[in-house]
Amino acid sequence: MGHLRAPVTRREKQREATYDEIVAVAAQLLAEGADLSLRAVAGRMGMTAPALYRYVANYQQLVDLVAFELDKAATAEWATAAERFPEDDPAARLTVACVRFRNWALTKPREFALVFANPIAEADSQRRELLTVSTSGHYFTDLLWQVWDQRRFPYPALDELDPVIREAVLEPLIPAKAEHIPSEDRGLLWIYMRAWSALYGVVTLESTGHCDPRVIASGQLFRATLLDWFGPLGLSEDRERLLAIMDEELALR
Amino acid sequence: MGHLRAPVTRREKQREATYDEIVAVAAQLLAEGADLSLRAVAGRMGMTAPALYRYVANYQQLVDLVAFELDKAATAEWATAAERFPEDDPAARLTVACVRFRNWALTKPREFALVFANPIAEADSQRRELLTVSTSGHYFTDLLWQVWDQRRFPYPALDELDPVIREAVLEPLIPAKAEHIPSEDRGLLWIYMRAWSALYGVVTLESTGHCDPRVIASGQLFRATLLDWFGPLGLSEDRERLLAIMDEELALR
DNA sequence: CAGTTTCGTTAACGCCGTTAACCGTAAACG
DNA sequence: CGTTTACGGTTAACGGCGTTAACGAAACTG
Repeated sequence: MGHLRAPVTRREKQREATYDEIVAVAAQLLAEGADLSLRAVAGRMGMTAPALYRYVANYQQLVDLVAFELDKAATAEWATAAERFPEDDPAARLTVACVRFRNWALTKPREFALVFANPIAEADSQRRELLTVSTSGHYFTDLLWQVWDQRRFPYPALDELDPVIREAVLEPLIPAKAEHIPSEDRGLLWIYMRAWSALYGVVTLESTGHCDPRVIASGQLFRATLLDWFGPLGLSEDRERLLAIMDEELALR
Repeated sequence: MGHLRAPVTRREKQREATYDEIVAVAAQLLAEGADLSLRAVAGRMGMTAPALYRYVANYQQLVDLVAFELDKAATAEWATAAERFPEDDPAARLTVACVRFRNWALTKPREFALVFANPIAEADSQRRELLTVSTSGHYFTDLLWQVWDQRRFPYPALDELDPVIREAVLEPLIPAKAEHIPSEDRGLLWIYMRAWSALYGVVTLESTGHCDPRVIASGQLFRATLLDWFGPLGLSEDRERLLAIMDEELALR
């Protein structure tokens, strides 16, 4: 990891600490139901708002910074929860992670909206880059890969894919830990995109509340959506076991 | 429709016109890429901001009002587009409407976010009510009903459903034109919820840009998602025909 | 015509993001 | 070591926001 050189001068350490405090304070603000604002963050740090411009170019960048860190923290949370199952049981881990993702989205809708529902303009290449290194994206891709490595479920060959999609899976722009996936297996990423789309869909629907609250409370819509993917991911044999894990995790909230 | 009595006094007509102008100006503002704000709307109407409080209790209510009308207008758009197929071909109409919905979401992401991605707080019963009468929701439910009426695809019986879901389909809170659906057929609404969740999911993913732009441009993710529903909706026989319609509509943007 | 309701105004408050000008001090340098 | 530079903060100010209060004119109502 010793990449380049880390001249940890006194100043740099100080600066790093300030960044951490910014994120911490912002997260705290969000958790309290307050709005995220430069002034509020600065105020709570005992600073004035213009000072924050030494760390962040504008408001949107503050949002992006906080979003990135929230995503990182949340992913770590799901990951450690998933670790109650051994490394050689990625199916169970994936199940846990998905449910934890949903539970997080439901308990922290504001944070979820910040990370996953805040619009990304086309031209805004800066933000696209941040998106590309999204921690949760890498985590889920990797889990899916592990499941495939074990179950060998079918995926489209490259020449079955639409040319544009083929390009997209060979040279992914989107968060995906895909470097270690050989190009002939990149069809897997199409499965990933489709599965992520489904997961993202229900969770967004539920988290934003565009849904009958009773349906959300029951968890049935989410459950059914996940269930649909057991087959394509070669998990049919584990159906009952995974369902039990799912319901157990669902019951936690 | 002559409900109660409509004493169309001069004042009431004036007031109605002002409401219309508010919505029109707001939509115009949004279309120009400007932010929606009370001051901007008022300004463009030649009024001062506090005057708007005679029409709207606060900013959120302006947003809700505009959202409702945008939804209404957009739905009318999809509906007329769908009418190029006859009434006795609801499958084709549904296909067109879905693609048009997506195209709308992609060309007007700001409007889409306003209507479909703006969070609805739990306690906020006022906004729930507005959601309940969502025009697009009614439209899609009705189309799905018509498809079922023709194809009789299978749906879960009431006693197969989770009790909470059973309650939710018998006494729907969510936008659904369901009064005319007999209670023994209400399992249909479960299909509706699941299908809507899938549609909402991809469209939101694409509209907010949390997705590889090339994948969006190709339309393949959306196409595949819709394709998955041909089977469950009893449309397998029409597969090729509907796919042709879909691709035709997709090519329009 | 008198009384009241409706619909608009102006003034003001407290937020917000953002910029400009300024300044002490810690680090870097000859 | 002393000088210079650059960093990390300040205050003041601008324009915009939602929102409230006090007020006035015009329109309806009896």
